Amino acid sequence: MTIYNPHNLTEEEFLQQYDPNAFDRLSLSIDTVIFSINVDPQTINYRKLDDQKLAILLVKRSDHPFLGRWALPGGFVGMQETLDEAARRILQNKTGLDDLYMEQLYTYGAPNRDPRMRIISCSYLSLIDSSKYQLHVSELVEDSAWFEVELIEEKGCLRISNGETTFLVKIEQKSVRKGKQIITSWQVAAESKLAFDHDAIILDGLLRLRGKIQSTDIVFNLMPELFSITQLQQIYEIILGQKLLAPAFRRKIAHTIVETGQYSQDKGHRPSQLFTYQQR
Amino acid sequence: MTIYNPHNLTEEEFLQQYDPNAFDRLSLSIDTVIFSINVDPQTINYRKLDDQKLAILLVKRSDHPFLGRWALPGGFVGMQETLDEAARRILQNKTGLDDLYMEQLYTYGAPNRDPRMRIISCSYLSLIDSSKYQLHVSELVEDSAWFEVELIEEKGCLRISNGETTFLVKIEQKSVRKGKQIITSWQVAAESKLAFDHDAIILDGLLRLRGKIQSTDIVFNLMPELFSITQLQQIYEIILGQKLLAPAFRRKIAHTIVETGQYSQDKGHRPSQLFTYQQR
DNA sequence: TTAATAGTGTCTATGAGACATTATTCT
DNA sequence: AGAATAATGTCTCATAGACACTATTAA
Repeated sequence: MTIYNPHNLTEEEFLQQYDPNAFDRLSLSIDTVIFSINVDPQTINYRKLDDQKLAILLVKRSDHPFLGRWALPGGFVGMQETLDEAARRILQNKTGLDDLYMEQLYTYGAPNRDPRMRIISCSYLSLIDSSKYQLHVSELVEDSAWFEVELIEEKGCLRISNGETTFLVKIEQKSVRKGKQIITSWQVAAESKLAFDHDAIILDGLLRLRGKIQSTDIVFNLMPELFSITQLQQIYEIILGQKLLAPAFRRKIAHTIVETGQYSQDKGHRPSQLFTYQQR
Repeated sequence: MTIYNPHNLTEEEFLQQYDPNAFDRLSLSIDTVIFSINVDPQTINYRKLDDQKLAILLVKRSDHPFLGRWALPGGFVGMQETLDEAARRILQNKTGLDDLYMEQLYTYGAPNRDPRMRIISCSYLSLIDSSKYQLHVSELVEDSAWFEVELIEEKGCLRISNGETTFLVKIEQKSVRKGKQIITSWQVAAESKLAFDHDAIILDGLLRLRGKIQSTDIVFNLMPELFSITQLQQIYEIILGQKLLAPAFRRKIAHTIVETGQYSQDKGHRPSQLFTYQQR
């Protein structure tokens, strides 16, 4: 059965005369917030536990706009790719790894977020096991580096630092009316020295991560194969931005991990048993 | 200080020679899942409680592609609008209301999801108080209608019906490896008679709503000013797809509502006290 | 022994699940 | 009285918070 539209065209005829340029067109990029856990080699002390930090991968822009500024790894979506495929390709390029945890985060589309033209950014959140990336990232020519990220609520500040360069992104709790409710959330309050609106994307990524580690198992994508419970607890504490009580923490995660019988070594204190993740 | 890129151009020079058509371009549309609560006027019985249903607003397509099929209300994003502004404009057009609850849902970008060209759909979730829309929607010329939505897990089916037309969207629980985890979620399993991939968007919207009513107050955007606790409980039950126990439910929501002293009337049973939402 | 961390025990308070009971209205 | 729903009481069980305590290693 052939269907005609109000201009008496069949679908085939319609598609033939359709002019893709009749409507405004724009570009679509993917930007990826890649989280990992870093240990500063300078602070390693065999008497103490490693000082773990949440880290993100940034790349230095080598062309206009924002030349020389740090940005999230990203790229344009190819015409034959799905969004997930584009995100996976970009991750593979930057980290050399292929089966990372990855989820779509949010889509940013302010008209002037890019000075070249209207570019929409579909952002992705990715998590990478700290024991794996070192091999790959350093091989890449591109100027990329891991930056520690910390949300300091008291100071209204998102601190992003790699030792050499530090960004202090001013943030504030904004209340927005949404229908009958007033919803309060952290927002970037002032322009920072990062490229584009990437400071806002990083903040949203961190908040998504914070929300999801409470209700899912995604932390284990940040962990090496073997880890101690205290190590895991510290990562929760970094991401949540608050201290947790050990017994309660143990009870909560007990069902997601299994004993290995192996123990940590070469530390100036009681060794801890190493566990591994096991999905329920 | 002027910065030069590898081709020795300043940012101003770079932007002047930048050809927006050098990269693939595409279009961006917004599609909105507008939820509300419907009561079928035919089943009203003064001895019984209203039979409430979760409903979404669909519009019948008046042109190719998918001419004559039902689709989510949507439209293209204007060049000077943010995504939120475009979503708000579309909502205002379809419902006549301006301050609805609205949040970005997910962005869909499969290369062939639209036969015209590459069109990315950024979807929004919106909630509308059932006592308000009736005034407006019927005034609109466009062929739009409220469809009941129900996720029937046992049958692996998403039922979307307005009495005349019923869509039975086949769904299945798919397990996907994401990094170290296997994540299982409902996915559309077979093509349905809805336009584009809108069946998948509706499913994702319903699942988002299901997740969010457990941890936030968004249900109240679906409620009229005054409601009984049982009425509220039934809406939770519809959205969650399971029965709840009344005493536990009361305890859970007690802190979000306040007594009004008013009571329901003209019913063939004990009247219920009417409550109203109060944000903590 | 001491520093540092690992790991356990247990009391209490809170909240969820389950079921039973009482209350109120209209026909 | 009987149908229908509203609203409360209460027992149990599971979990979360808080704190104290014991264990183990290397220097």
